[in-house]
Amino acid sequence: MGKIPFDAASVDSIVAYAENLIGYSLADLFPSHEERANSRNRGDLGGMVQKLFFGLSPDSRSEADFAMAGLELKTTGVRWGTTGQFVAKERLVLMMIDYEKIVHEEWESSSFLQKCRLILLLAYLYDTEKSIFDRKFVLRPMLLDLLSEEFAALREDWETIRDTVRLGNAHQLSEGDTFVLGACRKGSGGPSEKLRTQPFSQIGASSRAFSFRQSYLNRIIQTFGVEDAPLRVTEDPRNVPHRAFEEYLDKPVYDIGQHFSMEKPGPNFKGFHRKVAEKMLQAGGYSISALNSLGVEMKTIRLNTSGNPREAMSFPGFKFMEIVEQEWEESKFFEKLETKFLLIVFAQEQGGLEKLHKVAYWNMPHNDRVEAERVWQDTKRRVAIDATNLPKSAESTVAHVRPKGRDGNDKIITPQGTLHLRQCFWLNRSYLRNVVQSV
DNA sequence: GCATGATCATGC
DNA sequence: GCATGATCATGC
Repeated sequence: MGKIPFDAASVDSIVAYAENLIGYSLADLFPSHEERANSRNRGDLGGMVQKLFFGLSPDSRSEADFAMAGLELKTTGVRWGTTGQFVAKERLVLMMIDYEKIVHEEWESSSFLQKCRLILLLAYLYDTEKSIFDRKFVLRPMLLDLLSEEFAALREDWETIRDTVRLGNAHQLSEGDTFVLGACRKGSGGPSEKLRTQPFSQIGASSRAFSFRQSYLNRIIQTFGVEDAPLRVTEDPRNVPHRAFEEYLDKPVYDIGQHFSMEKPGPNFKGFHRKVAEKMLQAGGYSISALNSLGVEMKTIRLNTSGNPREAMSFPGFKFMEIVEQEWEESKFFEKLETKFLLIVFAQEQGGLEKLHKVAYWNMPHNDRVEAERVWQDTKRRVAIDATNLPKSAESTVAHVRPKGRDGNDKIITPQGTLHLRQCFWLNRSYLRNVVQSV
C-alpha cells in the first residue's frame, strides 16, 4: 500500500480526506478489491473503510483508531425518515463497558473519553438489499468532540452508569437508566449468554456497551450531518419536566384544559388527559414527537381517591404467530421496558377535583424486568399451546396479558389455527401504584 | 373495588 | 386502514 494521502496526525486533514468518500460506496472507489466478494460481514463496514479508504489496519485497542490524531472512526447506517430527514437505523455502539475498570474512573480521564473523545462519524445509506461494499456514504463527515459544550449531557449519564457498577449493580443496567449515553446490551443474549464478572458483586452481568441512544444519534446526525442545521444536540431531556410542567402542578386538569382553550371532551373521548399533557408540553416549547426524539416516551396515569391507578398501562399489541418465534430481546415489550418514560400523574382528590399531581421520569428496575420477562416467556409458551389462556394479573406482581383491539372483530390467527382477539402486555394496576410512589 | 374482557377516538 | 394509548363495561 502506498503513502496515505492525508496527515494521520491531523484531525483536520483526516476529516478533509473523508469528504472524498461522501456520495460513494466502497465498491465505487475500490471496484476490483478482492475482499468485496467474500465479505458477508454484516457489521464491519467501519473496519473496511478504515482499511481500504484510510489504509489503516483495523484493531480494537483502547486507543483511538487514528492514534496520532486521537480520533475514533465510526460508521452508522441511516435511512430516510418520514419527516424528510435522515434517521439512524439503530443506536451507535461506541465501546464495551469494562465493569472492573470504570469503577475507578472519573469522567475527564475515563477510558471512554480516551478512546472516544473525538469521533469521526460517517453515515451510509442503510439498505438490506446491498452488501456493505455497495452502500453509499451520505451526509457530511461529522466531527464530534465529546468534551465540547454540545455534548455536556453525556457526563451525567456516564456517571450514572459508573455509579450503578460501583454499587454492584452492573447486572441491573438498562438502556432506560440514562438519557443520551446508553448502556446497551451487546452480546449473544438469550439463555446461552455468557455473563461477565463485575466488582462489588458476585452476580454475573450481561455484556453492555456505551452507545449513543438512537434518539440522540438522530439529533447528532441532523445537527452535524447537514449544513446550517439548528443546534439541537445541546437539549438535555432532563430539562423537560421543569420547563413544561412545573407551573401546572396541583392545578385541576379541567382548569389546565380551559387555559389551553380545549374543548370539553366528548363522552367517549379516552385521550383527554394525554391531550392536556400534550398542550403543556407544547406550551413549554416541546411536543410529543420532540419528546420522542429526546428518547423519552410519555405516559399518563390517573389515580383515584385512594391513590390507586384507575387503569393498568397498555403496550403495543403482539401477534400470536410472531411471539412464538421471537427471542425476548427482539420483542417490542423488551424494548419498551428499557425505555425512559415521562410519567404524567393526575390524582383525584377526596373533594372531587382531579389535579396534575406529579411529573417524573421512570424506567423499569432490573428485578421487575426479570419478572416481566418471565411473564413474556410464559406467554410465548402458552400461546403455542392455547392462545386463549394467557397470564392474568394475579399471576404476576408486574405484568399481565389482555385484549387490545378495535372491537370484537379485531381477531388474528393463532398457532392453533383459530382466530382470537389481539392481545398486548399490560403493567398491573397494583404495580403502577408502587411505581407512582417510587418516583 | 377489582380483574378481566371489550372497545373507543385519534392520528398517521 | 390500522396501530395506539387509554378508558369503558361487566360480573363477581
